[in-house]
Amino acid sequence: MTKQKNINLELESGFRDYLPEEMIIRQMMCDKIRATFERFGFLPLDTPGIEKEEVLTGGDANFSKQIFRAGLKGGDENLALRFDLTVPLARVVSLYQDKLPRPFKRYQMGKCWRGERPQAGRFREFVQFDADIVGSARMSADAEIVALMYEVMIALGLKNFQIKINNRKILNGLSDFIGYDSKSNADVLRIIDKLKKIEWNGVVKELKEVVKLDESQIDKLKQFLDFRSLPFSETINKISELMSGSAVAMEGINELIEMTKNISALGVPEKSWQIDLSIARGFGYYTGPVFETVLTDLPSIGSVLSGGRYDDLVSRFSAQNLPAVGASVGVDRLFVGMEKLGLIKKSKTLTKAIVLNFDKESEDYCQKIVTMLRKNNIDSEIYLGKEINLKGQLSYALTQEIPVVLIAGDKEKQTNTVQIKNVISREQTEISFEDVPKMVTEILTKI
RNA sequence: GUGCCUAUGGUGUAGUGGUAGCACAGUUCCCUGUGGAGGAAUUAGUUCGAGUUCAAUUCUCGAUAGGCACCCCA
Repeated sequence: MTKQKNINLELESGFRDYLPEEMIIRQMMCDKIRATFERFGFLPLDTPGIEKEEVLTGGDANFSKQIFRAGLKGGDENLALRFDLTVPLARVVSLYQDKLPRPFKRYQMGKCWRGERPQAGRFREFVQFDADIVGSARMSADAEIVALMYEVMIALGLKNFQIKINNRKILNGLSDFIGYDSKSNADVLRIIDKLKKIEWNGVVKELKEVVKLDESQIDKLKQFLDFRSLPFSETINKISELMSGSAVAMEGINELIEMTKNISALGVPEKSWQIDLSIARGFGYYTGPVFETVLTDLPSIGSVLSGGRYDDLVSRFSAQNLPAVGASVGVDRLFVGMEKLGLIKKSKTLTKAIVLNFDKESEDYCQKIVTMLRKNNIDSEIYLGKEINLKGQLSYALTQEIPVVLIAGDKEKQTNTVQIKNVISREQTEISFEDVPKMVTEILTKI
């Protein structure tokens, strides 16, 4: 038989397969995230992976460089793969204004695609898990998102994390405070946002090179950023004083005060969040509060759960301007982080019990056993491989780490019994056919 | 878009200017009842192209692909 060698089975760069061992954990994570989102009253939504390119870019040619085009040859050439779930949400709320509640709280999980060069922790296809509130300008909505972020982290079993909060309006006030052209704002924010990565010296260098700030301007910025590690009320006092000349900054400060009051009432402990004046977020659409979550034991991987307020996005599609705030879980990054921290216990299987069968005559008896287990909601399988002796079948069960092994051959069939084996304690007992679900459950509760 | 690194069976790797080795996976056979299997046989590989050389998987150059970092990240 000749083998087909002309087809390359390697995946394209930036794409990956998730094998069962990994998928079991990922799915458990997603279940927990979804349950938390629903507990906060968010509703599920799904949208196509492919959208019209002009919907995704909003007509701005700058955005199209990272977009995966998906059009058919000779037609529909304007189609492209979505790069996030927020833009499709903006489309949906604009399109179904009469059908959706206001405010609309929705969650959505889905794959997104970006045509960038992949590198560590960055893929060209990745999963986003978003929760957003559209149609509420109240700071309590922002606080709700932060509380949600906190509860998601808790639900995932994480304790050592910190939610960092800032407000874009404060940063937008920097041009007034420091005295540079507000057109440079995007550059300045982007550079400040890199503070953790390139340190203060790197920030100074880039500010001089890119924005052409002089020493005194940089000193002023340093004055501002030095407040970022102070306790909350002190930070607020200091920057209120410092930025009192900027109306927009003061607005941001007031939002921050109101929002954080709400956060406490929503039960987010003070040790879990802090103001960080260097947080800007890359996304240009943020307009107010911005949030990032870092794992305190692994700050190097960056934010695993982040978001913010984007009050102008929906106006791209609709005459009415709907304020919105939301957050997005970086499932892939979170998974990598938890794995590095040893918080993930991989399991090879979901099967709780396996029925071995090495005897043609008693196969039907084995099938009845597995059927009974399944009817009792116990995830179970019957051995379907080629090994005919018990030793071989047992080693399959052990390799797969299935906790309960049931052995039933001719002897057992005659006497209507089953050998039940607790793989972990290595105990084996003979029980009657009817007791199988009960005894399996009993072993499972012990481990 | 820029720079650096890498390329050996399906997977992971070793090694060499002259015959490419190992592990896992696969296939076939053996093993009737208890611990992460065992025994026997077997399939399968130097990314592509050019150059240097008697001889290149090995050295050089190019292409391609992948990884990493930068840029960027709506």
